[in-house]
Amino acid sequence: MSGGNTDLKNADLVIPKIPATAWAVLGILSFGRELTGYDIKNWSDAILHFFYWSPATSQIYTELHRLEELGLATSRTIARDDVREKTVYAITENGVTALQNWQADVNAEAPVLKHGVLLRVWLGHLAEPDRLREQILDHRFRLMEELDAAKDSSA
Amino acid sequence: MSGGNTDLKNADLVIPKIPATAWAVLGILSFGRELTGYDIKNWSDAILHFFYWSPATSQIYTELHRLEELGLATSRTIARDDVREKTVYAITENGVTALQNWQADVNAEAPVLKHGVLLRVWLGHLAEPDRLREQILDHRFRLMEELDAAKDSSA
DNA sequence: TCCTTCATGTAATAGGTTACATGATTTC
DNA sequence: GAAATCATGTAACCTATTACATGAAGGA
Repeated sequence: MSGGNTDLKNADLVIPKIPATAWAVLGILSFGRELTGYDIKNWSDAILHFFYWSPATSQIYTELHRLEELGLATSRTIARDDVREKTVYAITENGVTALQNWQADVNAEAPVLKHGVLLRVWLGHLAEPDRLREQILDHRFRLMEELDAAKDSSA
Repeated sequence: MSGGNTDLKNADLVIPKIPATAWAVLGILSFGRELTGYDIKNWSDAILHFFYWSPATSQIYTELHRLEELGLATSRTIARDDVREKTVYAITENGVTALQNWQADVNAEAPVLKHGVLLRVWLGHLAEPDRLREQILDHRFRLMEELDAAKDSSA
């Protein structure tokens, strides 16, 4: 603790303090493709949402602006068709470094689960058993659908 | 759809539009005990947090005020010791009805998981394998601790 | 012709955290 | 004598959602 003068082993100093959502968006960019905000929303819905929820579209644009301001991402405007344009974002070198440092940080926030169905099950003492069973089956059915959709999208 | 004039089968009309957190707090109250805001925070940390995250203390007091304003909960002041007082909350009949209606509602919000560790694993291409393994073991260790604590509290 | 996809954002509002403040009592 | 527990909130701030707005292209 009271060692030398360059005791800066800890990476905290080069990890900008931005919300986890920003890291998630930067993470999507870290796979190397140039993407529009719209693309990122679709990736979030399809993938991220399984382990880290999908932010609203407007939130994604907000995070992209933030990342660009911090120099963690860059944008450029390219043609969409003869008439219109679109803005694609890419991760920068600084972005990769920052993301790596964040990735390596042990102090990961405690996982948070917000499960409306489980919450309802926990309140099962207020429900008729048949109704509760129905709710769970309903949930199961929706999960299966989601699973199929996920399988399709990775095929 | 174009049936009779009292076509109010749907329970939506008697389910006040309050955030899920409010339902969770009311849910804790639905187990029948009179509790202080402080008590509820402890219950949240110990139980709720496994399937529905634990709100900040100040948030819990906010929700209690909201519930009382809507008549879903009542409060009364009782003695804490010779000098001080405390406010305990209880669910009302209206509260039970509302909670039952909410419980029975099929349109449960999609479950949301915010898992910082999984997010980091997903970004594994940025990490050294050993480091990543270490992170997962670390997470596992913390989970075990939590499990033990949970076992103790239910013993 | 109408709906869906692609694409980007603003404005209003709600939901939620952090920091701060206070203070008696009980336990170590 | 110090630290943890019990107990309740306010104020400042940030995070995030919803509603709204716009508009071309392409498929049904």
